[in-house]
Amino acid sequence: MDWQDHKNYITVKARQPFQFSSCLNWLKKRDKEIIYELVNEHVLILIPTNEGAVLGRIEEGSEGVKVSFPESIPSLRGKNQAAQFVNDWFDMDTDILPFYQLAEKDPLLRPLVHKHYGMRIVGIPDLFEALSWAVIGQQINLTFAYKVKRRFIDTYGAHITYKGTKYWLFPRAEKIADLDPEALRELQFSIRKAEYIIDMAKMIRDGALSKEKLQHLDPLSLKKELMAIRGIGHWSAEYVRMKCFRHPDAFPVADVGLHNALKSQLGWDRKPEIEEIEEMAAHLSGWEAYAVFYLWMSNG
DNA sequence: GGCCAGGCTAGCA
DNA sequence: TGCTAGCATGGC
Repeated sequence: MDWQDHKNYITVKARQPFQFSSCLNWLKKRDKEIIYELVNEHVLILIPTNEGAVLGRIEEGSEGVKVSFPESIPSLRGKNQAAQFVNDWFDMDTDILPFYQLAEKDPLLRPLVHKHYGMRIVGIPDLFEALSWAVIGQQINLTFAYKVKRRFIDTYGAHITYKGTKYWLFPRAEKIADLDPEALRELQFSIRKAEYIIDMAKMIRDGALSKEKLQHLDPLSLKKELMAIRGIGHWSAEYVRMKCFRHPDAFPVADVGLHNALKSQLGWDRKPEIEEIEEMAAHLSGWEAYAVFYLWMSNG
């Protein structure tokens, strides 16, 4: 990570090619999201640090992004954590040139990487949030999923108010661990999903599960560990590998959004089969996550 | 009203 | 290992 302090703001440099505006276009599509707020060409988000949450305002910067702190300026240590958060959120360290070289030879991806040049996989740095969001999103439409997520955050997340707008942190595992599943049912979680999420919260609170512990595992071991968690199947494990652990080879091949994107991009009147998708992706080995992300971006 | 939604578990062969 | 019924809860 490459960042610099400028007193009341910091800059974080990305490995090129990187285009903040392309990442912003991704965020703009998630208009039901409540973790961040988009204003013109910048994004406001509450960033967790060891010294408490700090409001960050992220915008285009030279070879990366500029992060300012409208509400209160953190210490140097806090700034470092904010820089890390942003660096992680936009996957700024990854060298995506190899992916672009492969995509150039792919008739489906070529126009997408040109149109969204410099876009990175916008991630979910927090493990509990990534796991919870995967579970919430399982087998329900995204509109409803965002509704449930909003209720969850409204009810159990912390927030600050700045200029009349509330900025939220995703609920902490410690706060969810002791809940009764019925409490989440009231927010329209299914009873099963409520159990899964509370169980995961318990594992995290008790230290049995943490990002730090899993971070150094190879892809296969990581997937195995994730799938050992009740409620996490193939799709969720790959999703979390992609959005939280930043493995570029993560491949949620069963994803409905991917199927819809392929159907539309191929001009087919049916969705592709899993085997067909795997064949199509064979030449993208190692970069499946980026291919999926750019295809998601093509969904209206 | 019926099909679909960014699937998973448990049970069975 | 591989298949599938049953689940759970709205959106459109």
